[in-house]
Amino acid sequence: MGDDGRRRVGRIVEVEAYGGPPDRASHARAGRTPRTAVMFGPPGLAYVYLVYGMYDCLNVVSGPNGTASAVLVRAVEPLEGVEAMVAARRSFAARHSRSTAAARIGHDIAVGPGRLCAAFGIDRGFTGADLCDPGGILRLEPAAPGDRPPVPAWTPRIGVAYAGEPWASLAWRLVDRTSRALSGPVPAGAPPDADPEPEPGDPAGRRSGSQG
DNA sequence: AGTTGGATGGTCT
DNA sequence: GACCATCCAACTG
Repeated sequence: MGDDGRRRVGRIVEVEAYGGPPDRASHARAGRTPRTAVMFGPPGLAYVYLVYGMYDCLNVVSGPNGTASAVLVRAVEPLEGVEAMVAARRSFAARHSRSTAAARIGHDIAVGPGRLCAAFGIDRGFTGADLCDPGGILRLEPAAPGDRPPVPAWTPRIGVAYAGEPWASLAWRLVDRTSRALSGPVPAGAPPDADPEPEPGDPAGRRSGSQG
């Protein structure tokens, strides 16, 4: 395939799990609504929502059909197409009258759910897209064989204090502790070189790509 | 280095 | 009409 130079690839290093209607922090807490309908369908599809009137956030519908569980993608390390990401961030800033913001974008080019979507040009129009379709414009891919192995760690989710307990404190945020591109607290513990704690969960270190 | 408040609009009560 | 799964600039020290 010819690379037209606009292809963007990133390593997912931070995600959060949302558990459907019982989870008071989930958008599915109110049951099925027009906005959240896609969450109640089959897994592997994108659910993109607008938050604070300005920022789009990307979720992957997960779990069995009908459970309305989803995974919020919070941070990505750029692997390919950094310049396209910078351009997209600048474009976003310009559209929102934030002139100086994108001037010095560094490793945090796609750190935080809003920045990530801005960098990849993801908006609500991607809701319903099949992220597991190898031919999709926006898709998930397995980690490349030579990729640095992630060191998983779990923390509470960010920005969900309103949900009350136990939802606000559940350690449903999963990060690759070796990454410098995290949007929130890095859990204390042994340095990345030491033996990682064995815990269940999805491995981080998949790839997300988009071309526009 | 850490804290605070403004921008902003769709969604649900 | 209130509430946000955020980000950035402008303060404080």
